[in-house]
Amino acid sequence: MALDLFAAKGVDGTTVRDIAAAAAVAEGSLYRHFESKEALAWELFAGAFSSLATDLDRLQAAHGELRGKLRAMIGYVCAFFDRDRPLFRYLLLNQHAQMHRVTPDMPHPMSVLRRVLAAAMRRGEARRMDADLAASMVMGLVLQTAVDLVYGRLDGLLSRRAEALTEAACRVMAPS
Amino acid sequence: MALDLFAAKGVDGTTVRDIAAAAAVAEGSLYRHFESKEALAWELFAGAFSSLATDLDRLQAAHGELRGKLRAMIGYVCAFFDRDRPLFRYLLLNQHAQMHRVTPDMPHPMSVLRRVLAAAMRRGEARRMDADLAASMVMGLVLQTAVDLVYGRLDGLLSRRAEALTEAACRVMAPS
Amino acid sequence: MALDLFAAKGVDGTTVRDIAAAAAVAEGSLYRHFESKEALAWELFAGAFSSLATDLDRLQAAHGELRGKLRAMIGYVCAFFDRDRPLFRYLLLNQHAQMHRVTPDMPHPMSVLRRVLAAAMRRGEARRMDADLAASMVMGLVLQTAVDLVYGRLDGLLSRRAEALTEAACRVMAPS
Amino acid sequence: MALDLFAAKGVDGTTVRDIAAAAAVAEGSLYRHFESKEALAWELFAGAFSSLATDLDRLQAAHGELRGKLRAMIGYVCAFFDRDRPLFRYLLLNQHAQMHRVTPDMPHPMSVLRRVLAAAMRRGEARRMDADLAASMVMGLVLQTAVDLVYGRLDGLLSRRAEALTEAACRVMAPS
DNA sequence: AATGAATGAGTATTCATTCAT
DNA sequence: CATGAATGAATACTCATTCAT
Repeated sequence: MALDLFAAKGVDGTTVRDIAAAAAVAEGSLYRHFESKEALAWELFAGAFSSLATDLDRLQAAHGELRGKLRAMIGYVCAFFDRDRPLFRYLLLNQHAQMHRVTPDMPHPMSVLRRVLAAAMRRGEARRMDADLAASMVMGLVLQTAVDLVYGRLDGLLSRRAEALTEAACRVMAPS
Repeated sequence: MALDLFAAKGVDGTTVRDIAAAAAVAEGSLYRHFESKEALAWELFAGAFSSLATDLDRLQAAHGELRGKLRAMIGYVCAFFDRDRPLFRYLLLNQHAQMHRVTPDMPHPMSVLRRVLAAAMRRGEARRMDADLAASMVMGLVLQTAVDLVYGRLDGLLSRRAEALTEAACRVMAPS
Repeated sequence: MALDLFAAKGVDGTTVRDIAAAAAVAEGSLYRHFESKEALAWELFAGAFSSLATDLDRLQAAHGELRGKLRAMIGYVCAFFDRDRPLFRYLLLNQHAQMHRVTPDMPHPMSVLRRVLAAAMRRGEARRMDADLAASMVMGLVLQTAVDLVYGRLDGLLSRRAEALTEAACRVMAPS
Repeated sequence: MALDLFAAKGVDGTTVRDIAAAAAVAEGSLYRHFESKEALAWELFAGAFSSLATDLDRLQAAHGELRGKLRAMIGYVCAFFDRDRPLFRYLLLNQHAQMHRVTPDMPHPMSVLRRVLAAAMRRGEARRMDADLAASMVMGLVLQTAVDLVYGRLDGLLSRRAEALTEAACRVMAPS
């Protein structure tokens, strides 16, 4: 509800009146559920953000080799995007506005990915390199593809590209 | 001037008064140069955005093989980021707010990259795949690394990673 | 309950929610007892105000001479202040907001005092002067002392000053 | 302007819209002159409050004996009341709301009066008593009379009572 | 009777834009 | 041309009151 508006027009560009209208409640009623518009924006962001991280962590743990872990995580992200595009779009657009509130103790998708890649390097399954840089690159492959779907430079479902993205990630990380 | 403010606080978060103060002119005087705050924001965005595209196009044309083209373009983007981080940050943060005004006839970094990759595929220098997807992936490698520098998950200069990013892009695009 | 809140933060500064919380009932339940917040404020005011007047009248009637009447009334006011400072404070602060609803037929402390002083003048126990002015002056002696206790310019109990206030009132009213 | 509204309806009861309408300017224009409604209320209060104290101090210094000092100060307060009743009324009604911001270093009418009375006691011109209590009583004589004029329990000008109030103050303070 | 969620009018304040000087 | 005071619509948020349960 509010999320679709936030995703479409940004938090600043969405008025409390808009949100109330979309939710078919009175403006004042929103404040029974959320302390402020900012708090609502953060709650939506932080919830999706950390549950994404948690889900990714569970998935990677269920697979043994790097390719399997990457395939599972990338497939999950693609499915998430296709299932709830406004929510994903909101996470994407609002990382800039909300990231400064993300504390180091919050589950973070980048940390999960970094850990997976660092472990694969130690096991010799991935080429040795800066794990943070590796995580940025692999994340970038996927997220920019999502962004370009949002902007219409690509069509259809992100899931259609899941295997190609996995393959690309594996190539980036391939040893030697 | 205005740009540093936009980069730091967003367009919505920057007041015309702020801009006027930073430029040491009166508020009203700004309107002699720009039709509105939005127009100023767009002008700054569009100028940097298309000159980036133009520069990238010139650079790729100066090199013969895919690796050379990618190295030149990625090196340029890294140097741009390191030279004028507020401007780059502004482009990054505001793509979401401004992209809907980008018309197909404007020079676009993604179009340049797409063309380079498509041509390389035709020449057999790159594996055959959806050129738009390829462009998204290569762009993602670089941009997400820039984003993570902005958020402090990586330190130092982006240029330090230029060669690693080029190598990764080549691996993603390598034939067979 | 509500009174302490009104005394501490003013009627406007006290929310119905505050009152309900202090009374440990639901907000809506208050409206079974009072027509409106304003009505509650008035009821509290008017009740204390007229019972003060009534009490003062009873006390003055129990004494024969002016000094005795004044001592009894002033002592009573002092004890009232010391016993229930929030209530007194509420009367003091809210006279300005509520006085316009005080009708001439309501018992009024000033009327009691005026009557006492006018009678004493007729009996020759008090110097002849405008009885309304006399009442204002005597009332002022006591009330401003209470105000200054509230503001911390004086310490301790008002009752400690009862005799001094009585003496001052008698001097103000002393014949010739 | 704003002051008449504040005096008539209280600060909380006066809207910024009212103030702007009374001043015949736009709502937003007020904020060029005052940081907030509260700041405006305080500025009006503090200005009048401390200039009253300053004026009283100058007046008392110009007279040698207690009666002269009291006559000058009381006469001044009466004239002030008669000249600008809304302002005086505002000081009276808003002492409760603003007094907590009055710092000890601000000129304060009560301090001036207290000092005058204490000095008179030391010179033997006034009976020995708690100077703070004395100040409260003398102040009360005058202020309650003003209050009762505001409420219509007395008519006409306060100045008409200046001599009677001075006489009463002298009697309260008379030695022996 | 009691509850407390829902209401929506009302508030102070901000800020892009205009225009008289 | 430049200025910056004035504008007033727009915004987030509050709170007295109502009413379905």
